Amino acid sequence: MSPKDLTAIYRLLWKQYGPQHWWPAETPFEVIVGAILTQNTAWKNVETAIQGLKKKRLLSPRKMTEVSSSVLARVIRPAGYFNVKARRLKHFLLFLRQRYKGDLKTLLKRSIGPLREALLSVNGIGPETADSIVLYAAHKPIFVVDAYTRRIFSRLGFLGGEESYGEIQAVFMKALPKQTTLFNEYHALIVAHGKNTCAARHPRCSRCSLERLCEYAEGRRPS
DNA sequence: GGCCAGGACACCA
DNA sequence: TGGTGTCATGGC
Repeated sequence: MSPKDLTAIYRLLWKQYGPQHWWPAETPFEVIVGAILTQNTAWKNVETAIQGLKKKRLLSPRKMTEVSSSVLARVIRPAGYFNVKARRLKHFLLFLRQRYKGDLKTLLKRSIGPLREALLSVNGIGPETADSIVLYAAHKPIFVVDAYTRRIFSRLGFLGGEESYGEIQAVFMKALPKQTTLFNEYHALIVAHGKNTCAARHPRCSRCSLERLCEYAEGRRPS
């Protein structure tokens, strides 16, 4: 994919869906919690879980550290995989306390490479979750790849569908200027498109709400 | 009733 | 290193 292709697709998505203003959260910590809770889970369910955490006043590193894993699991139950995710949140909190004295700002101030590596060292934080935190909590320019990215760009013919996370990320980051606001909106628009249309599920999205995206791909993708 | 959703990891060969 | 099983709720 050339810079021209990626820019053109971005413009089509922007025109269709408008600015997304991501991440839907009030604080960096809420971004991190949301990023872990949304693993393989519909965002709607995550919203319910986060509302529960707010209601119980557990949405801060200190409060969430103090509460037991079993209570935490009960509160985040609507997000699914609640035992696993409670454990993962606890892993992150332990990491934050041991390495950064519980200070989130110190962690998020680190430069992009070390920050990403540090996050990946936490059990339960993989590439997508780490990159979501880097981009949306630390506001540093990294491209987040998710299932929608892989599916949509595969359907359009720009990806084979078997590329690794890192390979797909490299494609986007080589072709696009490294701007936080651009990466923020691009990923959010991909998710908006994936959620809102049949593009993600149909081999050719001729019935989706953004036929021009397909038409563009028909003309541009390598044969 | 089955499929899927803004993944990650343990386990095994 | 790659493939497979596991984790689980809620909406359609």
